[in-house]
Amino acid sequence: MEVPRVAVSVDLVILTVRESHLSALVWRRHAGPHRGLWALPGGFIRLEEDLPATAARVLSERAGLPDAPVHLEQLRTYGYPDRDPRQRVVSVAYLGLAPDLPAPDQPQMSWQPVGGLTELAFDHHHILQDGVERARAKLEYTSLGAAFCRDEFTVAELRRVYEIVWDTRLDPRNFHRKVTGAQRFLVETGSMSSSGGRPAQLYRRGDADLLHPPMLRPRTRSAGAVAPEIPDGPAAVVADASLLVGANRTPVA
Amino acid sequence: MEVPRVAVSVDLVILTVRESHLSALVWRRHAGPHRGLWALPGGFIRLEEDLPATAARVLSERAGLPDAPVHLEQLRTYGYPDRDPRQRVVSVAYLGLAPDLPAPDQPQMSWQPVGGLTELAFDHHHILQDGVERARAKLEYTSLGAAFCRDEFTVAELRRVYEIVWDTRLDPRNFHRKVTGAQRFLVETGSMSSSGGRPAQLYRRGDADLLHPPMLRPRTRSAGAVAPEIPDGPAAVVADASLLVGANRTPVA
DNA sequence: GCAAAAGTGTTTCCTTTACACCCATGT
DNA sequence: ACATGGGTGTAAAGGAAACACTTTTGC
Repeated sequence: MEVPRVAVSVDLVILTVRESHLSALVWRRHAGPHRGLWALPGGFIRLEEDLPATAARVLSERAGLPDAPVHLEQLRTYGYPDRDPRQRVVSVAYLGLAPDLPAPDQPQMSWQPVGGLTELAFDHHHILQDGVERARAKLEYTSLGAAFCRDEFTVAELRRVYEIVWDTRLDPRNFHRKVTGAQRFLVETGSMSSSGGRPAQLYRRGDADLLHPPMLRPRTRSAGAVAPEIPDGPAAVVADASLLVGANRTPVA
Repeated sequence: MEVPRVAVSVDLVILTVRESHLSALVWRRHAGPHRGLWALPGGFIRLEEDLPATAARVLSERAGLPDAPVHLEQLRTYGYPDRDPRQRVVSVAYLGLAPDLPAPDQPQMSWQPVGGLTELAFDHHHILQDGVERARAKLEYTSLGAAFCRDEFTVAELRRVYEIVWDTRLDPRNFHRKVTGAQRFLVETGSMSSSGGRPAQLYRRGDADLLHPPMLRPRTRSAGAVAPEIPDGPAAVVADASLLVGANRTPVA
């Protein structure tokens, strides 16, 4: 039996918090399909290369962040046949969380607030949305918020990360108690930061991954996220929305 | 530049709760590499086929569950170069949650308790572990536990699903209050089920996806602690027989 | 002194937990 | 009657939310 072979790429959703906006690393296409639109950095896997290795290479060579402390994790895989009009490409997306970095080495790369990225090449808007939602969800029950901060940071800086990513306000006092009380989330450095008011204690990331109990984001807004229509197969319910996201229940035949 | 093309497959981790065990659908390899070992059902994508469509097709044709109400969602993608010694295969794994179904159409397929599946072909053990952990996590903050139940079920049946998947004991009274109190998680059917004691209200799945606030699994037990024994369900043979009758109905044309 | 931001204390509310107790059926 | 499992009531413990208040800097 003939086994179809397709191109496999890795696309990156690199998020950071800068200038009060959650922003993603994108580049402007100057050729090919979707010319003139923003696109996520990506690249094809090599034959002897693992997927995480491809992601690291794309981050370094294509995105222009060779030595940046970016937390990378697999997001999900997109394989709709016509997502690239030139050829079939199955793309494994990785999510990266980065602190507010200096400009990338690649000059065509730029940070753009995710709110303004409404039209992207291919299905990159969908991928970006999934990445943003994953990031929002992970702040709830992991210590990954600190991945958006520099090596040393204050509780207030961490809180602003949460506020910007979740687009909500958090009580500074309760937030402080929560994150400093969580086991192994933050480690005091001993030094202080001064900026306007009383100097604040500086912290580094602890070695905890999970935040228990979780810090649930306010869910006052009713479900606005509309799940994309999925052409379902024989009888199975194929819920293709990613972890934690919106309505994905379809009645079974 | 030459773009490498590789085979892309979809592998399924289909989980169910039967006979007091969390079990996965596997088949015994009779040829090729890892001959004699259990393997997950899988298949290669077709050129014009979406990934969810491939998953549904593999579930139907290869796993032998054509009309089963299986909740399918993408799990993650595995692409280590040597994971298949014959050729490079990038595999997109899907997780499926199924009620206690009649035997699959494919006779070589069988349900095996996940605890006994220590040695699997290729990297399928790793995939299975990821699937089990995803299922465990999703019971905490989604209403997916009901995907392990038949169309109509009692609160006690749902509780046994949680107990078996999490390998822990839950207070029946508090569990009852929690799940019946959650918005749109369960919908009363009006009918009752009788089995030994006072008849229980029957429920169907509601349209809620998220369980808020979540039901966090007990995290107090240390890793080596002896798991509390979970007694077998009531008259498992009878319950399975009635399930068989209900589930064997011919699909409506 | 005053503004601004950091951090603590305290009260209220809500959820979870633990468990006593009653309910409805089969034998 | 009694065993069995279904379901409610209730009080205690713990965390979250709201907010008064103190601390420590810059100007």
